[in-house]
Amino acid sequence: MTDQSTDTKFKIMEAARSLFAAQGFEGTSIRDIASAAGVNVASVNYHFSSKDNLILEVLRQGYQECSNDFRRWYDESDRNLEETLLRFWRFFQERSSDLISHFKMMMSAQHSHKLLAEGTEDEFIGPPGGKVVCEALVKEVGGKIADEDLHWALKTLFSHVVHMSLMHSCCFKDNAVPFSTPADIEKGIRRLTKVVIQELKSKKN
Amino acid sequence: MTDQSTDTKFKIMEAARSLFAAQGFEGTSIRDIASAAGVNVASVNYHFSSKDNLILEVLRQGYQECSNDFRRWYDESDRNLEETLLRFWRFFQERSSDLISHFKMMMSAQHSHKLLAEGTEDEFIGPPGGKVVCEALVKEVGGKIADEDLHWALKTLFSHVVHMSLMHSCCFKDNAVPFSTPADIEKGIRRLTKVVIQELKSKKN
DNA sequence: GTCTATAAATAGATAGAC
DNA sequence: GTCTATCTATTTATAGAC
Repeated sequence: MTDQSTDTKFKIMEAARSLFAAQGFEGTSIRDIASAAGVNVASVNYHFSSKDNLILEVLRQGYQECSNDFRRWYDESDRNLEETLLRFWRFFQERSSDLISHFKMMMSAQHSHKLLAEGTEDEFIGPPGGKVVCEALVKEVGGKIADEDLHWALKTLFSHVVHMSLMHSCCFKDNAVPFSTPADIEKGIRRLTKVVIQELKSKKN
Repeated sequence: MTDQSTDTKFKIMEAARSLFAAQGFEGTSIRDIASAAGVNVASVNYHFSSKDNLILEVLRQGYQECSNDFRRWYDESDRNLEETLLRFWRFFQERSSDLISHFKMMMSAQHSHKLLAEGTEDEFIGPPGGKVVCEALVKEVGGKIADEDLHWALKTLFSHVVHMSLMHSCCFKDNAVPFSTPADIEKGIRRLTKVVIQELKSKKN
Protein backbone atom coordinates (compact mmCIF):
# COMPACT_ATOMS: atom_id res chain seq x y z
CA MET A 1 0.00 0.00 0.00
CA THR A 2 2.85 2.39 0.69
CA ASP A 3 5.11 1.18 -2.10
CA GLN A 4 6.33 3.67 -4.63
CA SER A 5 3.89 2.70 -7.34
CA THR A 6 0.75 3.26 -5.25
CA ASP A 7 2.21 6.47 -3.92
CA THR A 8 2.94 7.87 -7.38
CA LYS A 9 -0.51 6.96 -8.65
CA PHE A 10 -2.09 8.61 -5.62
CA LYS A 11 -0.08 11.80 -6.00
CA ILE A 12 -1.07 12.03 -9.67
CA MET A 13 -4.76 11.64 -8.85
CA GLU A 14 -4.67 14.31 -6.16
CA ALA A 15 -2.84 16.77 -8.40
CA ALA A 16 -5.20 16.02 -11.28
CA ARG A 17 -8.24 16.45 -9.08
CA SER A 18 -7.38 20.01 -8.12
CA LEU A 19 -5.92 21.08 -11.47
CA PHE A 20 -8.85 19.81 -13.54
CA ALA A 21 -11.18 21.78 -11.26
CA ALA A 22 -9.16 24.98 -11.45
CA GLN A 23 -8.24 24.94 -15.14
CA GLY A 24 -10.60 22.47 -16.78
CA PHE A 25 -9.74 19.32 -18.69
CA GLU A 26 -8.39 20.86 -21.88
CA GLY A 27 -6.78 23.67 -19.92
CA THR A 28 -4.63 21.25 -17.94
CA SER A 29 -1.69 19.43 -19.51
CA ILE A 30 -0.23 16.14 -18.39
CA ARG A 31 2.95 18.11 -17.74
CA ASP A 32 1.10 20.42 -15.35
CA ILE A 33 -0.18 17.44 -13.44
CA ALA A 34 3.15 15.62 -13.29
CA SER A 35 4.86 18.79 -12.19
CA ALA A 36 2.34 19.51 -9.42
CA ALA A 37 2.49 15.89 -8.27
CA GLY A 38 6.28 15.92 -8.31
CA VAL A 39 6.52 12.89 -10.58
CA ASN A 40 7.91 12.22 -14.03
CA VAL A 41 5.80 13.15 -17.05
CA ALA A 42 5.80 9.66 -18.51
CA SER A 43 4.45 8.11 -15.31
CA VAL A 44 1.03 9.63 -15.91
CA ASN A 45 0.50 7.70 -19.11
CA TYR A 46 2.11 4.66 -17.56
CA HIS A 47 -0.38 4.55 -14.68
CA PHE A 48 -3.49 5.85 -16.43
CA SER A 49 -3.01 4.96 -20.11
CA SER A 50 -4.39 8.30 -21.31
CA LYS A 51 -5.51 11.71 -20.16
CA ASP A 52 -9.12 10.77 -20.93
CA ASN A 53 -8.92 7.77 -18.68
CA LEU A 54 -7.28 9.81 -15.92
CA ILE A 55 -10.16 12.24 -15.58
CA LEU A 56 -12.66 9.40 -15.69
CA GLU A 57 -10.91 7.76 -12.74
CA VAL A 58 -10.79 11.08 -10.91
CA LEU A 59 -14.52 11.70 -11.44
CA ARG A 60 -15.54 8.15 -10.63
CA GLN A 61 -13.59 8.17 -7.38
CA GLY A 62 -15.00 11.55 -6.34
CA TYR A 63 -18.55 10.43 -7.01
CA GLN A 64 -18.14 7.09 -5.23
CA GLU A 65 -16.40 8.50 -2.17
CA CYS A 66 -19.02 11.16 -1.74
CA SER A 67 -21.87 8.74 -2.29
CA ASN A 68 -20.47 6.12 0.10
CA ASP A 69 -19.54 8.56 2.86
CA PHE A 70 -22.94 10.18 2.69
CA ARG A 71 -24.77 6.88 2.87
CA ARG A 72 -22.63 5.74 5.81
CA TRP A 73 -23.32 8.99 7.66
CA TYR A 74 -27.07 8.79 7.01
CA ASP A 75 -27.39 5.20 8.16
CA GLU A 76 -25.39 5.55 11.35
CA SER A 77 -28.05 7.58 13.14
CA ASP A 78 -31.63 8.85 12.84
CA ARG A 79 -31.41 11.90 10.56
CA ASN A 80 -34.13 14.36 9.69
CA LEU A 81 -34.36 16.23 6.38
CA GLU A 82 -32.87 19.48 7.61
CA GLU A 83 -29.69 17.98 8.99
CA THR A 84 -29.41 15.74 5.93
CA LEU A 85 -29.50 18.73 3.60
CA LEU A 86 -27.00 20.64 5.74
CA ARG A 87 -24.68 17.66 5.60
CA PHE A 88 -25.27 17.49 1.84
CA TRP A 89 -24.14 21.12 1.53
CA ARG A 90 -21.10 20.59 3.76
CA PHE A 91 -20.05 17.58 1.68
CA PHE A 92 -20.08 19.68 -1.47
CA GLN A 93 -18.11 22.40 0.26
CA GLU A 94 -15.41 19.96 1.32
CA ARG A 95 -15.33 18.49 -2.16
CA SER A 96 -15.76 21.60 -4.23
CA SER A 97 -13.04 20.48 -6.65
CA ASP A 98 -14.97 17.36 -7.53
CA LEU A 99 -18.18 19.33 -7.84
CA ILE A 100 -16.66 21.87 -10.20
CA SER A 101 -14.97 19.24 -12.38
CA HIS A 102 -18.16 17.24 -12.54
CA PHE A 103 -20.13 20.27 -13.70
CA LYS A 104 -17.58 21.29 -16.27
CA MET A 105 -17.59 17.81 -17.77
CA MET A 106 -21.36 17.62 -17.65
CA MET A 107 -21.58 20.87 -19.61
CA SER A 108 -19.08 19.64 -22.17
CA ALA A 109 -20.70 18.10 -25.22
CA GLN A 110 -17.87 15.68 -25.87
CA HIS A 111 -17.46 14.44 -22.30
CA SER A 112 -20.95 14.42 -20.82
CA HIS A 113 -21.86 10.99 -22.15
CA LYS A 114 -18.98 9.42 -20.24
CA LEU A 115 -20.36 10.66 -16.94
CA LEU A 116 -23.67 8.89 -17.35
CA ALA A 117 -22.08 5.49 -17.52
CA GLU A 118 -20.07 6.35 -14.42
CA GLY A 119 -22.83 7.56 -12.16
CA THR A 120 -25.06 4.55 -12.41
CA GLU A 121 -23.62 1.82 -10.18
CA ASP A 122 -26.88 2.10 -8.30
CA GLU A 123 -29.99 3.89 -9.46
CA PHE A 124 -29.11 7.43 -10.48
CA ILE A 125 -31.13 10.14 -8.80
CA GLY A 126 -29.35 13.37 -9.49
CA PRO A 127 -26.22 14.14 -7.47
CA PRO A 128 -24.25 11.68 -5.30
CA GLY A 129 -26.25 11.33 -2.12
CA GLY A 130 -29.41 12.15 -3.99
CA LYS A 131 -31.06 8.91 -3.00
CA VAL A 132 -30.32 9.58 0.66
CA VAL A 133 -31.96 13.01 0.48
CA CYS A 134 -34.93 11.39 -1.20
CA GLU A 135 -35.29 8.90 1.66
CA ALA A 136 -35.00 11.64 4.25
CA LEU A 137 -37.70 13.65 2.50
CA VAL A 138 -40.11 10.72 2.32
CA LYS A 139 -39.55 9.95 5.97
CA GLU A 140 -40.05 13.58 6.98
CA VAL A 141 -43.30 14.14 5.15
CA GLY A 142 -44.66 10.74 6.11
CA GLY A 143 -47.11 8.52 4.25
CA LYS A 144 -47.45 8.38 0.49
CA ILE A 145 -46.27 11.32 -1.60
CA ALA A 146 -47.44 11.83 -5.16
CA ASP A 147 -44.59 11.38 -7.67
CA GLU A 148 -45.04 14.90 -8.95
CA ASP A 149 -44.77 16.39 -5.47
CA LEU A 150 -41.72 14.31 -4.62
CA HIS A 151 -39.89 15.29 -7.77
CA TRP A 152 -40.76 18.93 -7.34
CA ALA A 153 -39.46 18.94 -3.78
CA LEU A 154 -36.24 17.14 -4.72
CA LYS A 155 -35.56 19.43 -7.67
CA THR A 156 -36.20 22.46 -5.51
CA LEU A 157 -33.92 21.31 -2.69
CA PHE A 158 -31.18 19.88 -4.94
CA SER A 159 -31.05 22.92 -7.17
CA HIS A 160 -30.68 25.23 -4.22
CA VAL A 161 -28.02 23.30 -2.34
CA VAL A 162 -26.00 22.36 -5.41
CA HIS A 163 -26.17 25.83 -6.89
CA MET A 164 -25.23 27.49 -3.61
CA SER A 165 -22.28 25.10 -3.33
CA LEU A 166 -21.12 25.97 -6.81
CA MET A 167 -21.50 29.71 -6.31
CA HIS A 168 -19.77 29.54 -2.98
CA SER A 169 -16.88 27.63 -4.52
CA CYS A 170 -16.27 30.04 -7.33
CA CYS A 171 -17.61 33.54 -6.82
CA PHE A 172 -19.25 34.35 -3.50
CA LYS A 173 -15.90 34.56 -1.77
CA ASP A 174 -14.33 37.00 -4.23
CA ASN A 175 -17.33 39.28 -4.72
CA ALA A 176 -18.45 39.99 -1.18
CA VAL A 177 -22.03 39.10 -2.14
CA PRO A 178 -24.33 40.08 0.75
CA PHE A 179 -25.81 37.30 2.90
CA SER A 180 -23.50 34.72 1.38
CA THR A 181 -21.36 33.48 4.23
CA PRO A 182 -21.59 29.76 4.96
CA ALA A 183 -23.72 30.62 8.01
CA ASP A 184 -26.12 32.65 5.85
CA ILE A 185 -26.39 29.86 3.32
CA GLU A 186 -27.09 27.27 6.00
CA LYS A 187 -29.80 29.53 7.38
CA GLY A 188 -31.28 29.79 3.89
CA ILE A 189 -31.22 26.02 3.42
CA ARG A 190 -33.06 25.55 6.72
CA ARG A 191 -35.67 28.06 5.72
CA LEU A 192 -36.25 26.50 2.31
CA THR A 193 -36.46 23.03 3.86
CA LYS A 194 -39.13 24.18 6.28
CA VAL A 195 -41.11 25.84 3.51
CA VAL A 196 -40.93 22.83 1.19
CA ILE A 197 -42.02 20.39 3.90
CA GLN A 198 -44.89 22.72 4.75
CA GLU A 199 -45.99 22.82 1.12
CA LEU A 200 -45.91 19.05 0.76
CA LYS A 201 -47.81 18.49 3.97
CA SER A 202 -50.46 21.06 3.11
CA LYS A 203 -50.92 19.34 -0.25
CA LYS A 204 -51.70 16.06 1.49
CA ASN A 205 -54.49 17.50 3.62
CA MET B 1 -23.62 47.23 -41.98
CA THR B 2 -23.67 44.52 -44.59
CA ASP B 3 -20.14 45.04 -45.86
CA GLN B 4 -17.76 42.12 -45.80
CA SER B 5 -15.89 43.18 -42.71
CA THR B 6 -18.95 43.36 -40.45
CA ASP B 7 -20.22 40.13 -41.89
CA THR B 8 -16.99 38.27 -41.21
CA LYS B 9 -16.77 39.60 -37.67
CA PHE B 10 -20.38 38.59 -37.05
CA LYS B 11 -19.86 35.08 -38.40
CA ILE B 12 -16.82 34.62 -36.19
CA MET B 13 -18.71 35.71 -33.09
CA GLU B 14 -21.63 33.38 -33.79
CA ALA B 15 -19.34 30.41 -34.40
CA ALA B 16 -17.30 31.22 -31.30
CA ARG B 17 -20.41 31.54 -29.18
CA SER B 18 -21.59 28.03 -29.90
CA LEU B 19 -18.18 26.37 -29.96
CA PHE B 20 -17.02 27.89 -26.66
CA ALA B 21 -20.21 26.60 -25.06
CA ALA B 22 -19.89 23.10 -26.50
CA GLN B 23 -16.15 22.59 -26.07
CA GLY B 24 -14.99 25.22 -23.61
CA PHE B 25 -12.42 27.95 -24.12
CA GLU B 26 -9.26 25.86 -24.08
CA GLY B 27 -11.03 23.06 -25.94
CA THR B 28 -11.76 25.28 -28.92
CA SER B 29 -9.03 26.36 -31.31
CA ILE B 30 -9.02 29.47 -33.44
CA ARG B 31 -8.91 27.10 -36.40
CA ASP B 32 -12.14 25.39 -35.22
CA ILE B 33 -13.86 28.75 -35.05
CA ALA B 34 -12.62 29.98 -38.40
CA SER B 35 -13.62 26.71 -40.00
CA ALA B 36 -17.14 26.74 -38.52
CA ALA B 37 -17.57 30.38 -39.51
CA GLY B 38 -16.32 29.71 -43.01
CA VAL B 39 -13.65 32.38 -42.82
CA ASN B 40 -9.88 32.41 -42.99
CA VAL B 41 -7.87 31.53 -39.88
CA ALA B 42 -5.96 34.78 -39.82
CA SER B 43 -9.12 36.88 -39.84
CA VAL B 44 -9.92 35.89 -36.25
CA ASN B 45 -6.79 37.51 -34.88
CA TYR B 46 -7.23 40.39 -37.31
CA HIS B 47 -10.71 41.24 -35.99
CA PHE B 48 -10.30 40.31 -32.34
CA SER B 49 -6.57 40.69 -31.63
CA SER B 50 -6.44 37.53 -29.53
CA LYS B 51 -8.43 34.51 -28.46
CA ASP B 52 -8.73 35.95 -24.94
CA ASN B 53 -10.27 39.11 -26.29
CA LEU B 54 -12.64 37.15 -28.52
CA ILE B 55 -14.30 35.30 -25.67
CA LEU B 56 -14.56 38.48 -23.64
CA GLU B 57 -16.47 40.11 -26.48
CA VAL B 58 -18.68 37.05 -26.82
CA LEU B 59 -19.49 37.01 -23.11
CA ARG B 60 -20.02 40.76 -22.87
CA GLN B 61 -22.41 40.74 -25.81
CA GLY B 62 -24.38 37.80 -24.44
CA TYR B 63 -24.74 39.43 -21.04
CA GLN B 64 -25.71 42.81 -22.43
CA GLU B 65 -28.23 41.49 -24.95
CA CYS B 66 -29.92 39.36 -22.33
CA SER B 67 -29.96 42.14 -19.78
CA ASN B 68 -31.30 44.75 -22.21
CA ASP B 69 -33.97 42.51 -23.77
CA PHE B 70 -35.18 41.47 -20.34
CA ARG B 71 -35.40 45.03 -19.08
CA ARG B 72 -37.27 46.14 -22.23
CA TRP B 73 -39.73 43.28 -21.84
CA TYR B 74 -40.33 44.02 -18.16
CA ASP B 75 -40.92 47.72 -18.68
CA GLU B 76 -43.29 47.40 -21.61
CA SER B 77 -46.18 46.06 -19.50
CA ASP B 78 -47.26 45.38 -15.93
CA ARG B 79 -45.56 42.10 -14.97
CA ASN B 80 -46.04 40.04 -11.86
CA LEU B 81 -43.34 37.88 -10.27
CA GLU B 82 -44.54 34.57 -11.70
CA GLU B 83 -44.53 35.67 -15.32
CA THR B 84 -41.23 37.47 -14.78
CA LEU B 85 -39.57 34.29 -13.55
CA LEU B 86 -41.05 32.27 -16.39
CA ARG B 87 -39.67 34.79 -18.85
CA PHE B 88 -36.34 34.59 -17.01
CA TRP B 89 -36.28 30.84 -17.53
CA ARG B 90 -37.27 31.10 -21.19
CA PHE B 91 -34.50 33.63 -21.80
CA PHE B 92 -31.93 31.24 -20.43
CA GLN B 93 -33.33 28.45 -22.55
CA GLU B 94 -33.03 30.51 -25.72
CA ARG B 95 -29.52 31.55 -24.76
CA SER B 96 -28.24 28.33 -23.27
CA SER B 97 -24.91 28.70 -25.09
CA ASP B 98 -24.23 31.98 -23.34
CA LEU B 99 -25.32 30.54 -20.02
CA ILE B 100 -23.02 27.54 -20.32
CA SER B 101 -20.02 29.59 -21.44
CA HIS B 102 -20.58 32.06 -18.66
CA PHE B 103 -20.65 29.29 -16.06
CA LYS B 104 -17.58 27.57 -17.42
CA MET B 105 -15.64 30.82 -17.30
CA MET B 106 -16.96 31.63 -13.84
CA MET B 107 -15.72 28.27 -12.59
CA SER B 108 -12.33 28.78 -14.17
CA ALA B 109 -9.75 30.20 -11.77
CA GLN B 110 -7.82 32.02 -14.48
CA HIS B 111 -10.81 33.57 -16.25
CA SER B 112 -13.33 34.34 -13.51
CA HIS B 113 -11.83 37.70 -12.62
CA LYS B 114 -12.41 38.97 -16.15
CA LEU B 115 -16.15 38.36 -15.85
CA LEU B 116 -16.54 40.60 -12.84
CA ALA B 117 -15.33 43.66 -14.68
CA GLU B 118 -17.73 42.81 -17.51
CA GLY B 119 -20.93 42.35 -15.56
CA THR B 120 -20.92 45.65 -13.78
CA GLU B 121 -22.08 48.34 -16.17
CA ASP B 122 -24.92 48.84 -13.76
CA GLU B 123 -25.16 47.45 -10.26
CA PHE B 124 -24.46 43.70 -10.33
CA ILE B 125 -27.11 41.56 -8.71
CA GLY B 126 -26.42 38.02 -9.77
CA PRO B 127 -27.42 36.98 -13.30
CA PRO B 128 -28.41 39.30 -16.16
CA GLY B 129 -31.96 40.35 -15.47
CA GLY B 130 -31.40 39.84 -11.76
CA LYS B 131 -32.32 43.41 -10.96
CA VAL B 132 -35.61 43.04 -12.83
CA VAL B 133 -36.53 39.95 -10.85
CA CYS B 134 -35.69 41.83 -7.68
CA GLU B 135 -38.05 44.65 -8.63
CA ALA B 136 -40.82 42.21 -9.49
CA LEU B 137 -40.39 40.50 -6.13
CA VAL B 138 -40.53 43.73 -4.16
CA LYS B 139 -43.64 44.83 -6.04
CA GLU B 140 -45.31 41.46 -5.52
CA VAL B 141 -44.77 41.22 -1.79
CA GLY B 142 -45.56 44.89 -1.23
CA GLY B 143 -44.25 47.28 1.41
CA LYS B 144 -40.84 47.04 3.03
CA ILE B 145 -39.02 43.71 3.00
CA ALA B 146 -36.16 43.00 5.39
CA ASP B 147 -32.83 42.69 3.57
CA GLU B 148 -32.35 39.17 4.83
CA ASP B 149 -35.75 38.05 3.55
CA LEU B 150 -35.20 39.70 0.19
CA HIS B 151 -31.83 38.05 -0.32
CA TRP B 152 -33.11 34.69 0.77
CA ALA B 153 -36.00 34.87 -1.69
CA LEU B 154 -33.78 36.02 -4.55
CA LYS B 155 -31.18 33.30 -3.91
CA THR B 156 -33.91 30.69 -3.71
CA LEU B 157 -35.60 31.77 -6.93
CA PHE B 158 -32.38 32.46 -8.87
CA SER B 159 -30.75 29.20 -7.87
CA HIS B 160 -33.76 27.22 -8.97
CA VAL B 161 -34.32 28.89 -12.32
CA VAL B 162 -30.65 29.14 -13.24
CA HIS B 163 -29.90 25.59 -12.17
CA MET B 164 -32.90 24.18 -13.99
CA SER B 165 -31.81 26.08 -17.11
CA LEU B 166 -28.33 24.63 -16.87
CA MET B 167 -29.54 21.09 -16.27
CA HIS B 168 -32.04 21.35 -19.05
CA SER B 169 -29.35 22.58 -21.43
CA CYS B 170 -26.93 19.80 -20.74
CA CYS B 171 -28.43 16.64 -19.28
CA PHE B 172 -32.18 16.51 -18.80
CA LYS B 173 -32.74 15.94 -22.50
CA ASP B 174 -30.34 13.00 -22.83
CA ASN B 175 -31.26 11.19 -19.61
CA ALA B 176 -35.02 11.11 -19.70
CA VAL B 177 -35.16 12.46 -16.14
CA PRO B 178 -38.75 12.22 -14.89
CA PHE B 179 -40.79 15.42 -14.59
CA SER B 180 -38.17 17.40 -16.50
CA THR B 181 -39.94 18.58 -19.63
CA PRO B 182 -40.07 22.35 -20.10
CA ALA B 183 -43.73 22.20 -19.07
CA ASP B 184 -42.84 20.36 -15.85
CA ILE B 185 -40.12 22.85 -15.05
CA GLU B 186 -42.42 25.80 -15.62
CA LYS B 187 -44.97 24.22 -13.33
CA GLY B 188 -42.25 23.80 -10.70
CA ILE B 189 -41.17 27.42 -11.03
CA ARG B 190 -44.77 28.57 -10.53
CA ARG B 191 -45.09 26.42 -7.46
CA LEU B 192 -41.86 27.65 -5.91
CA THR B 193 -42.80 31.25 -6.65
CA LYS B 194 -46.12 30.85 -4.88
CA VAL B 195 -44.47 29.23 -1.88
CA VAL B 196 -41.75 31.88 -1.59
CA ILE B 197 -44.23 34.75 -1.79
CA GLN B 198 -46.35 33.04 0.84
CA GLU B 199 -43.35 32.71 3.13
CA LEU B 200 -42.35 36.35 2.75
CA LYS B 201 -45.87 37.59 3.33
CA SER B 202 -46.36 35.38 6.39
CA LYS B 203 -43.10 36.76 7.80
CA LYS B 204 -44.44 40.31 7.55
CA ASN B 205 -47.57 39.61 9.57
C1' DG C 1 8.49 1.49 -12.39
C1' DT C 2 11.05 5.40 -13.62
C1' DC C 3 13.66 8.02 -16.52
C1' DT C 4 15.34 10.66 -21.15
C1' DA C 5 14.47 11.62 -25.65
C1' DT C 6 11.62 12.21 -29.26
C1' DA C 7 7.87 11.53 -32.51
C1' DA C 8 3.77 13.58 -34.52
C1' DA C 9 0.21 16.64 -34.18
C1' DT C 10 -1.65 20.98 -33.02
C1' DA C 11 -1.79 25.45 -30.76
C1' DG C 12 -1.80 30.96 -31.04
C1' DA C 13 -0.01 34.51 -33.45
C1' DT C 14 2.16 37.14 -37.25
C1' DA C 15 4.65 38.57 -41.69
C1' DG C 16 3.96 39.85 -46.12
C1' DA C 17 1.81 39.34 -50.84
C1' DC C 18 -2.38 40.74 -52.97
C1' DG D 1 -9.60 42.97 -45.37
C1' DT D 2 -8.23 38.56 -46.88
C1' DC D 3 -5.16 35.20 -48.03
C1' DT D 4 -0.86 31.72 -47.74
C1' DA D 5 2.92 30.42 -45.35
C1' DT D 6 5.40 30.00 -41.43
C1' DC D 7 7.46 30.76 -36.72
C1' DT D 8 7.57 29.24 -32.12
C1' DA D 9 5.79 26.80 -28.47
C1' DT D 10 3.23 23.24 -26.57
C1' DT D 11 0.53 19.17 -26.68
C1' DT D 12 -0.28 13.78 -26.04
C1' DA D 13 1.87 9.75 -26.35
C1' DT D 14 5.51 6.32 -26.82
C1' DA D 15 10.12 3.95 -27.53
C1' DG D 16 13.90 2.30 -25.24
C1' DA D 17 17.77 2.61 -21.73
C1' DC D 18 18.28 1.69 -16.87
